[in-house]
Amino acid sequence: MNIKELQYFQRLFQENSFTKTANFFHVSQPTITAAVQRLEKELDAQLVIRDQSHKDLIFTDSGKQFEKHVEQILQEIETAKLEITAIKKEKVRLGLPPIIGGYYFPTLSSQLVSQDLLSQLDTHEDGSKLLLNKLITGHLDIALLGSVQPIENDQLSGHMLSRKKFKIIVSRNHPLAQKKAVAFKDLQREPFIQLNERFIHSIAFEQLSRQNRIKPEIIYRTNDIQVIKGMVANNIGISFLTEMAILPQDPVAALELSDVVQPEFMIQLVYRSNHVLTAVQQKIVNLMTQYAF
Amino acid sequence: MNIKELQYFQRLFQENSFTKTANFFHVSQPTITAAVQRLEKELDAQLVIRDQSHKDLIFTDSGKQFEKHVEQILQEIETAKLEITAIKKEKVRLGLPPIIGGYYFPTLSSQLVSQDLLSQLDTHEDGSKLLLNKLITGHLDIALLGSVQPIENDQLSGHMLSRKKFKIIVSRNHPLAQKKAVAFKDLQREPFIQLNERFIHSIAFEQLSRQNRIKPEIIYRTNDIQVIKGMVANNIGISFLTEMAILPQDPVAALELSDVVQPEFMIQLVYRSNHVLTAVQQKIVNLMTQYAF
DNA sequence: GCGTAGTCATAAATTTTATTAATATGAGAT
DNA sequence: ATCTCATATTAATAAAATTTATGACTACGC
Repeated sequence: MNIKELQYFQRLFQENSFTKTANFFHVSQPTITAAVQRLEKELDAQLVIRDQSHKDLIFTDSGKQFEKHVEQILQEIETAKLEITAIKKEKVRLGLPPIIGGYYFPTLSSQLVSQDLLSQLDTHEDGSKLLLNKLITGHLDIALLGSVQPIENDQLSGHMLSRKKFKIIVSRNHPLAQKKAVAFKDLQREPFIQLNERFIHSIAFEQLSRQNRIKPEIIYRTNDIQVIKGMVANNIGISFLTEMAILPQDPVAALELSDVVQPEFMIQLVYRSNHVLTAVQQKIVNLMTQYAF
Repeated sequence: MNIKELQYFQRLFQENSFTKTANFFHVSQPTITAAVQRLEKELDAQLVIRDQSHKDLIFTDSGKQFEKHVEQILQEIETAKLEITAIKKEKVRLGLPPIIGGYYFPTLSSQLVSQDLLSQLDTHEDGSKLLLNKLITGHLDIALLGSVQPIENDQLSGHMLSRKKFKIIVSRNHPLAQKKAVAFKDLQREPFIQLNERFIHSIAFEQLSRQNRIKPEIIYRTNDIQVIKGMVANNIGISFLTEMAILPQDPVAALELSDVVQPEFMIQLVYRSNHVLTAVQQKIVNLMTQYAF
């Protein structure tokens, strides 16, 4: 069994035609016939039913099942190649969602510089979902991910770096600005300016709404935190942000949530569980777990 | 790239010797050398550092990383072959833990017989952990699993078939035998006879103990439910069992737990998410989800 | 119905790839 | 220095994949 045969088979499954598959790979049609026959012989099972009144190829149960495995195998090879390319370049591909890239990661970077590690990093900003996908497919070595729950995935290993609270920000002129804390259910009538759905803030907000059985109105959504802070400062509405993203110099007041049960913003360092950390990667992981805050 | 090369490489990784690897596969030593060189060429990366004062082979970072992928790939092929063998035999390999095999499954079997499906089943009794492993490695097609939490695994798909309560059984002479329900925390001083650690009962028991901050004494553990019922009937202690395993004719009294939050015994039908259900398997899945109770 | 086009299988020839036997190289041990 | 052990190299050979040419079958248009 060789990889080329598997590629032929996969393509045959997609194309449903020996001839088209052969053209795709710029080989002759009997090449495909022979490759599939070899697979059938090795697996001792018929994979495709040819002819069958000649309209269409039909894949047997074995063939359908085998194709799933082939997909996995080819994916695994793809991942391997990507990882090896990255190792050769001696670059560590680190994924970051924008909030972590903007607020958490900079605090780590002086440490990274002092150990001369920052220059080896190739950072990729993206949404959490896409980052997870890139990790699994070998497009990233490590990612810092924000989430509301610890990441549970058999294919991934994670270290919890930090747990941050979510806070409410209001204009300094807002009646709530004098308070230190507020219960989420008391925000029922407040107009919210929110980060959009790609941020886990919306999951945490959803969770708080559900458990308090209220549905505060969201009057505006954006993916730009500066815009949110500006609108809140001008008292157009209030917002819900992880404390990490709220800086002392921001022209807004931040209140804690007094809810006993409340979601947390978790920052985790994640990599494929069968990823082998290189020496540099290990240094980065050590530094991050050590200097986590 | 072909599978044989990957096998050679994997073995080389384990043996740390070209010569031994060659002997293992009954091929000449240059065969291994050439195969590894082909891999290195295709991946455009050095995988092994040879010689190096001749003591030992050293695998590069790329080599170590690649080996992990090779393991996955060979595992996937193994799984594929096992699945295809099962498809050819037209047998559906169903895994069951003993409790489900003894108490839940029999209630389904008349349905299975009426659709002439029972004869196509190959049932395998085993512990839940092992069953999961067998599913993933392709040794089983479908499993009925008992658990305290819904199974969350990217590689598996599941259908919830049934949720059962856990109950307390006591001797008919026991003071509690007159009651209908009891709070777990009131069982602090009772001696328990328990199923052993391989059963999820121990997880549920642990959970109840933790949330009630008590630690009832377990005076005996066994994996035989009949033994437990016998000992309870003779008032040697009380026990904690899923209601599913308690039959009307059992010479014991069963009490509900009055705890508001309490674990449930969940029965789920599980299969690999990239498993292709054959027509027969689909019938079985339909029947089970339909006649679940 | 008959010819034509499209699809896949088969067979023999050819090319490519994997394996072997023989030998070289290099390092540590004696 | 020479022997031993482990891997690399080379040329010859065996094995496997691919191609070209062709055949068998079917669907479709006329």
